[in-house]
Amino acid sequence: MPSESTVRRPTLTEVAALAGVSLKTASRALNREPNVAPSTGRRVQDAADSLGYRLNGIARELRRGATSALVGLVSGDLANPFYSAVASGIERELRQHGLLLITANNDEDADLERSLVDAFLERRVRALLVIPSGDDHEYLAIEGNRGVPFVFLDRPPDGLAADAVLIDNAGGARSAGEHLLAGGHRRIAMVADLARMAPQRGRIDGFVSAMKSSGNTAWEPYLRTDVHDVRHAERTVRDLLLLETPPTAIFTTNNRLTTGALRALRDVVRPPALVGFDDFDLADVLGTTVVAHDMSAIGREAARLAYERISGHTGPARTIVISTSLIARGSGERST
Amino acid sequence: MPSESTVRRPTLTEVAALAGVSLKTASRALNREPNVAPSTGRRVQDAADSLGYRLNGIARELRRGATSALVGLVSGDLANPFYSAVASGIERELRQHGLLLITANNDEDADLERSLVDAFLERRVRALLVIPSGDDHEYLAIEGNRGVPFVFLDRPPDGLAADAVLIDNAGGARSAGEHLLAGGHRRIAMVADLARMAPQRGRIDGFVSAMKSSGNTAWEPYLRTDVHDVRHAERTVRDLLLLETPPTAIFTTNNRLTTGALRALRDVVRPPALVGFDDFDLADVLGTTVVAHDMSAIGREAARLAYERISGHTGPARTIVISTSLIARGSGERST
DNA sequence: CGAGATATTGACATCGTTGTCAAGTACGTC
DNA sequence: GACGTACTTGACAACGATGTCAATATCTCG
Repeated sequence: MPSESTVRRPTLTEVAALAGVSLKTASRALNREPNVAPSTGRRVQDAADSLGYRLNGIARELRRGATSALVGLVSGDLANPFYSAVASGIERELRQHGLLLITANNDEDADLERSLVDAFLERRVRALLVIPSGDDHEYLAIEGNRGVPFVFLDRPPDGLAADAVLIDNAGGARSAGEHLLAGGHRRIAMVADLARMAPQRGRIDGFVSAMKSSGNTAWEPYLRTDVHDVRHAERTVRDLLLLETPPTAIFTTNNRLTTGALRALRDVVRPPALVGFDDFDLADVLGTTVVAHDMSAIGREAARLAYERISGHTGPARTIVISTSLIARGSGERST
Repeated sequence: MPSESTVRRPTLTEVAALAGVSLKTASRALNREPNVAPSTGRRVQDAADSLGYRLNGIARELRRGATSALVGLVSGDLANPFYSAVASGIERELRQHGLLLITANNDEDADLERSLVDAFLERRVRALLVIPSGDDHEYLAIEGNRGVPFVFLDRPPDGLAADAVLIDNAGGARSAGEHLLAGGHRRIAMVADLARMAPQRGRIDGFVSAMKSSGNTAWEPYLRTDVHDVRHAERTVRDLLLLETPPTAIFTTNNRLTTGALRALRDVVRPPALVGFDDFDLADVLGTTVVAHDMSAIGREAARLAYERISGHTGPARTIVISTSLIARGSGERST
């Protein structure tokens, strides 16, 4: 067996030559265009098969209008189930329209994000979906007018008008607050992520508004923000429990923080009540009460919006808000 | 503000015209090639900025050799944490080399997988990483010789020689079996996924060999294979517990099945011991003993192998085996 | 049998960029 | 002042496909 390791790919010209027809006829035959004599078609097909010909999508795209069948997604690390659930929803929807998904991880770094967006735009993606890390998206405004649809996920665009799919953060957090209040809790801790990020601000606001409406102020000493990872959350919750008068309930504002809290509470004899924002695998087994929302729907809806723009839809920017629902599983119903 | 919604992107020719230089000079200037007069460079840059010019990567790729900066990954649904952890590892590694990742979900369907591979190859990906669903990969053999490196993840290639990154399935399963035997268990159930899939076969074989070596045969009535989803696993485990002489321990052979088992065991008063293959989030909180392995390392190593091939490495197909380690967290140490 | 319609084929330009090669300009040196 | 060298620039072809248009070949019908 000859070991021709790296063989150049045959071009259509070579296929045509082998079949004894012109380049254009070979093109027509392989694209199954009408008006190709059956015998010619067969000859071309055979030639292509025997050479192992495969169409060069790059050349085709250039000729057809310099725009690819790719849609880009810039998000955080796919190892985070939130991002991967969203990505999964996007991919599923795109596939129905013959589009492929390119993903890139911004590592929560605004500069990296920008350069990834650049890379995607150079690759002429048909649309760009972003779960932005940076705050300022104004640099995208020029692009938005250049025919590349943008869709923002989870975080609203700032500095430009663009489609967005958001979660009802304030509503979800309010329901968590109200749920705990209804359970008789007053000293309710809130452990939140970076307050500069819009979703977190929404959740903080929603929770605070629930407290305000009820006239409760006992929660105030227990607000912890800018808790950014699992370890930090675990430490924060431990510290809360060590206070002279510890909180009787805790609200964590995303899946990572909930994980940290669960670790901290693992061996606590009389753990405080816990409600977490974002549902997660095995929350049912753990009996963790959460504010759930449909993550794959976020991706699906975003992909749908993008596809509509790709298909020519024009019109003002739209915002879809995904609703939340509180799922009581026990941890949020522990009494004071 | 004029609302020119879909404006054609300016080309390099237009930039050159505006700057009053030739096409080639504009190209040189924007690519920061040497020997461009500083004043010319500035003029071109200004022209590009004012037009909002962005290089057309498709045209560049065509000219430079008709191969993209993309690497394709065909896997199962990213909503499964195993796949997303692997994808995350791949993406991280690729980024270091300026490569982007395109992902596609084969939905565990061999035909779909094949057409996705086709789509990727047409797009001239530089390498193709596959967590294959189908059994027969012979159709890829031709491609492998055509300069597109393939790397198989989690499942070995069948019908062609290609790089692969595998998990030590047999070893991991054997250690699970031995661990349970050492704990005094004899009636050990194994709940396995589709036996036709190589990783599952490896895990079954490893477990069985551990049993054989110990001379134990009491496990035999408790083998359950072809359990393919969470619900099915939950049902299977419930059924096992209802047997006249139920097993005293259970070994589940992947993360989904472990989830199902945990659901089934949730309210059981004296649950059997449980060891699961694949580590998972919150296994520590749940106290679940698992056979762990580094999922992101699987992706990282696969991307590394692919990158070496892209960079010109030739030579026989390599196989990397990722080792496993049993992490005792309580569930596997419950006594008989 | 000839005119007109239709089916089949091919030559050539083109998409937007970069590589090649050659021409023009400026500069320092003897 | 002539000349070699280095720098700067541009004309043109090329990547591999498809669209346009025109040229044949074949068929239909009176």
